[in-house]
Amino acid sequence: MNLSQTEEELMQHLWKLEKAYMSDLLEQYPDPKPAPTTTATLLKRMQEKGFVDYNQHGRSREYFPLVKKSDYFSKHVNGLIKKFFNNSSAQFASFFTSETNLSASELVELKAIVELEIERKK
Amino acid sequence: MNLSQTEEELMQHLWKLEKAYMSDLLEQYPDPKPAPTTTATLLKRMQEKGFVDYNQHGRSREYFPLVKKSDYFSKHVNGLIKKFFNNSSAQFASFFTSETNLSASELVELKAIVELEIERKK
DNA sequence: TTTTTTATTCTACACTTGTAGAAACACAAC
DNA sequence: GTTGTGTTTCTACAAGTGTAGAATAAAAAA
Repeated sequence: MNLSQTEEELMQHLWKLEKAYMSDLLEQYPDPKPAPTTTATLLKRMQEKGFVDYNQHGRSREYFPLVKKSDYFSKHVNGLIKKFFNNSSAQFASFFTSETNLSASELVELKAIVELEIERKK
Repeated sequence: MNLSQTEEELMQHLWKLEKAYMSDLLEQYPDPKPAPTTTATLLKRMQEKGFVDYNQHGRSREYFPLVKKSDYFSKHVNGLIKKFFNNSSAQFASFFTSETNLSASELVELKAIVELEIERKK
């Protein structure tokens, strides 16, 4: 099961806070904030989907993510690569590098990272 | 408006064929193929969403994409980068390079691409 | 202790998505 | 010309999504 758009947005807040009460989460939203009941509904659904859980602290709940942001993200990127590049990461990387407008310094930085990776692979 | 999962799958076929009649599209699916009415419904919705259009050729329609695959793809990646990397392509690139399991040769290839880009930027 | 605030659950409802049967049409084949 | 065959539209319906009011409970403030 996947997160929907709005659920994902809420998840981003939770990842950022690491753990949070309802009120903390609501604060994260820019005005106009959603109704608390809306957020409560989302949290409940996300819990059913296995993306969050909570600890009962006194009267209310401290929510926390059950999936790591990086894992969630990786799955997405891999999905994209599979769908659009026939599962070839290299093709993707190539496309990404030439299409995205990375600045000169960012490119240099990226080059360094790639070189480092090459070393590590040896 | 965005494409849903199944709509996107159909769109992939259309991108591949460039233009196609219903029957061509149906052929693309592995068995069990969806009912023709299902595909027809999807095409209609996709047309309403502005992703495809068609030319009436005789009794039936030759469908074609209104958005380029690369544009569609870019929008997705940019969305991901915005959501997960605070809009920093460089951060994304770095994450991508170290997390994805590119082979040694792919990395070398990527390095070449990056170098080429650096040159072009000069 | 009475009132107010806050979190949670229930219920609800419109909209989207996945899926396809029924019906209507227009050709194609006989 | 009657009978298929493929295409499209209509209708439908279950599941998922976005959104939130009503009701409840429980804690905090007065």
